[in-house]
Amino acid sequence: MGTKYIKPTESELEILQVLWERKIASVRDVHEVLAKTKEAGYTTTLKLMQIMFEKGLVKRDSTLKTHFYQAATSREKTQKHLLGKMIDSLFGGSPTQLVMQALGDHKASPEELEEIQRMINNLKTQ
Amino acid sequence: MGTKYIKPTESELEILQVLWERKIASVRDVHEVLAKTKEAGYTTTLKLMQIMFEKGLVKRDSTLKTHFYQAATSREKTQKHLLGKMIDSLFGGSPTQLVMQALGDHKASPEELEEIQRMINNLKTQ
DNA sequence: TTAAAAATACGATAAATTTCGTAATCAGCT
DNA sequence: AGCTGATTACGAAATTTATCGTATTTTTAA
Repeated sequence: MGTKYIKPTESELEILQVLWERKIASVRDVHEVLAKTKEAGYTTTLKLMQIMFEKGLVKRDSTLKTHFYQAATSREKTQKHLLGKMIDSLFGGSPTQLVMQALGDHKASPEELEEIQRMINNLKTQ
Repeated sequence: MGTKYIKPTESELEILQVLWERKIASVRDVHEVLAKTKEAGYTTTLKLMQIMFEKGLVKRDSTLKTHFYQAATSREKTQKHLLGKMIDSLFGGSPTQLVMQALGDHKASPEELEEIQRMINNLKTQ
């Protein structure tokens, strides 16, 4: 029985983003990054990270006074889960629909398009 | 100033799915579809749809005793918004990353892959 | 050693979302 | 007209998420 997946809330996702980027960070580290784009008190970030710890979304080292946190799951795993949910709930279960929509709305550079093509060719010969 | 986009909650999204499918539906219609996969009372669905009406997420015809509802925005527009949000919050702003992830995790048929390739070729020659 | 600064813990509140019970309203029968 | 069943309206509770104030602990440095 695989451990039940816990869906992060939006605020939790913001924090995870920082942790994925930094690998490891204190509450203050995270808070300073968030404060650049968001209005929120330090203790709010602290509390959120404590709750994330209780939920098992992050791990932490509390041997020192300042605790250091890191994400408990990889960015890729989270992407996969949330993408799957979105495909189900918004694209009628069709990943192709999602891909087409993404390519249509959000412009990708020719290089990126090449990259995607290579990937598709790869998938086709398997 | 374009009308402000209202982000549907998860429950609201479930209801919108039904409305997009059926074009138009009563509360009971929607509820019967939801009841197949979800445990919830009739008045819960009713209340949600009433709130959605207040928010402007759905339109309704209340000339008859039984009101008939329809989605106020298209599936495509909603997909675009939520996809954009997900790209920002989870894929570092890169739609290509999202596409690659989607293609990697969720298998698409050869026909679908062809379709995506055609779309890419199309994009490249523009 | 003690005061100031910085960090955590914790409880409480606020806000948003979801759920449901009950009352009022309306249509269709008998 | 009066009863029955279905529907809407509405308020309130329950749940989840986000926010913050205050107390406590710990480190640092004067």
